[in-house]
Amino acid sequence: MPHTHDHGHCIDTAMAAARRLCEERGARLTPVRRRVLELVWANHKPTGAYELLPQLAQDGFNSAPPTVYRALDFLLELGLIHRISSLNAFIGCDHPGSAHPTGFFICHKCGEATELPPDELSALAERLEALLGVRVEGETHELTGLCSNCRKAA
Amino acid sequence: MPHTHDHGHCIDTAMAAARRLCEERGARLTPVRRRVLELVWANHKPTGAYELLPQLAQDGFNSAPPTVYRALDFLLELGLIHRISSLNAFIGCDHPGSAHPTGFFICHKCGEATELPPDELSALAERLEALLGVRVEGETHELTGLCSNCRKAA
DNA sequence: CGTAGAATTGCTACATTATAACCTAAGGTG
DNA sequence: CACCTTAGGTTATAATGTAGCAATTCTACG
Repeated sequence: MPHTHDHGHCIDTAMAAARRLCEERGARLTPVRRRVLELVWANHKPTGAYELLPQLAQDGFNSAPPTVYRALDFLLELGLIHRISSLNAFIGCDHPGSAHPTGFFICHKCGEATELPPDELSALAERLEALLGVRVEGETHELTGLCSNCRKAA
Repeated sequence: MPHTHDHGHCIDTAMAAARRLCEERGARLTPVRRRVLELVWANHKPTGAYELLPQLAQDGFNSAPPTVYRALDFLLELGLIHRISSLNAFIGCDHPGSAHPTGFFICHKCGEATELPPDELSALAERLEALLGVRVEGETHELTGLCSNCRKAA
């Protein structure tokens, strides 16, 4: 997806969604939280918590780990970002607000992550509930491989 | 699954599979590696690397982190165990040897993890390849919720 | 055999990721 | 304003994972 879209639009949409969600829930989108969200949205690649520290410092924010993790926890809680555990990294959510199962495809060539279609994940979860007799309450799906752009390039 | 099966059998099967695989590939199932595999298989719950250290020490093995991680890496490589990244933990593989996509369901009540049916995961991967135009090369699926035993108990 | 090369382990130090605990400041509400 | 709740600052430390190099063990091959 590199350079194939107007990324400013992605950021704007994300920030607007964040403002709306916070308003709805009576939560405060403080400067640190807003900035962290912007930084996570700076591109479509998963971002590590410690990568954010120097960037926050540059903006004059406090930049000790707890500050970043608190902001990230807040954003996770509201569903504005997701955590990619296999990378210890975070990425913006494409459609925050609506509860949905999440998963990502991460290209090992360009590093970009794409959110997986929730429908497919729900379908899987339902099948598994039926097959295994379990109740699914949370799910993480992290696929890797070559994205369509990188496939074309190769 | 607690107390509902002869777990000794699970361990025996796993160890036999390990011996067979190592023989096939000309790899060495050394004492540390064997012991680490046994410990991971001690139950059906994901085990952290650092939990293994004291247990290895008790058996007279070296117990510095690199020792454990090297053994774990070896076992991962051979597909004898899997890593659960959302828990930073490891768990024995149900059917090592055959290449298969893997995923787990982890019960948040009893802590036990069950391997997901590979067929379902393959089906998802194929659909996603078609939908997104990507090539899937690796996948991690980590679901949480209530397992069937714990559901009955509740 | 015996010795060269590869694989394995021991060991120390360190890197990376994440959290605890406690205090201060800011905002919201009566 | 006075209170309370939430957010942020700060220090220290926990938890997880690796680098790098020396010493040993194994294996293959002459």
